[in-house]
Amino acid sequence: MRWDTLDREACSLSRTLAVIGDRWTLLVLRDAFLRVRRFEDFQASLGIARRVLTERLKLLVDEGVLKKVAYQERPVRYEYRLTEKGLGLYPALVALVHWGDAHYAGKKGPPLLHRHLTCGRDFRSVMTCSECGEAIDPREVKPHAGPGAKKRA
Amino acid sequence: MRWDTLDREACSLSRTLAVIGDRWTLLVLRDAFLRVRRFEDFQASLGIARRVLTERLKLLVDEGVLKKVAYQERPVRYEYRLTEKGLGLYPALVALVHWGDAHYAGKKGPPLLHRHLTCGRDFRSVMTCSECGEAIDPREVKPHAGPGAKKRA
DNA sequence: TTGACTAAGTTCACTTTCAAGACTTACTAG
DNA sequence: CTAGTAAGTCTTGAAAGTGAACTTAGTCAA
Repeated sequence: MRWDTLDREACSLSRTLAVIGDRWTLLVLRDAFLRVRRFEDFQASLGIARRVLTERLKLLVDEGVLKKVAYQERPVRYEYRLTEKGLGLYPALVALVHWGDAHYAGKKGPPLLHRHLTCGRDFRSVMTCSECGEAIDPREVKPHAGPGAKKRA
Repeated sequence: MRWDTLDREACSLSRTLAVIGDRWTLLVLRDAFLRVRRFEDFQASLGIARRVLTERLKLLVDEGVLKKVAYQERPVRYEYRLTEKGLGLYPALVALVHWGDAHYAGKKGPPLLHRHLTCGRDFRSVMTCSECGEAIDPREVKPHAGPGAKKRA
């Protein structure tokens, strides 16, 4: 399999990675969630080649994860904002952050905490079942083919 | 920033990506969660260069995400199994899958469904707050510096 | 008018990583 | 001995990232 054919796989993870799996993209999204909006600020935060950042931002805009929003008119200037589709990546992103917290924060502890404004507390993400509300244990999950599965030849 | 300095960032996402952010790694983990275990089977499923697969598996083993378990002795042969640490990536992985389902499954629907054995139903992942149990809306989360944050210069 | 500045890219030469495939190693069985 | 199995290792060329400079399209002040 080639990386550039991921979008054609009958696999949702592959299709997701076709959009957000390139080097640096998840860190671009991290910044977007932290309210970084402008090209120069993404570039300053990440310190990556401008060409790479341009490409990453373009794909995210093309796929509707980010949108370009004019923040001034003369001259016209744009910033990049998360769309609803982009916001939908939050659970995945915060799960990755919290996994890093759990295993790599060391003695100092997590560099960043997430306060749930609804209850006022710093939280850990817990993945629960949409149907019964229980926390999900991966050993209690059985994958099975769905309607979009590839037909057997 | 160079990709090979991610592990030194005071950022949990960067630290996570230093381990699982390389091209193909998340698909290796997908397969591990789907009970693929042997080198040849990973290779057949992914169709990637054996050298790349070797490197990815090695880093995952070195970092304790996968472990090598002998499945026979003569000759000794190993398979790769998820550790507890590796299982901890399930929420992130399934969130990415479900994001792909939501946006790229098209008319056919998701290729793979996840049955929660505890309640017997196919589920969507819902991220909830460890403290109050409510579903998390990213707009209701405020990030703030934690104990491991980088000191200001 | 010119020059300086700002923001967002685009281009280039070089380095690193992936892709494709062949080859190697260490066995076992016939 | 040969053939087969499993898990790598090695090689060459293509693709992607790195680091930095340059370009474009404005605006504003002197």
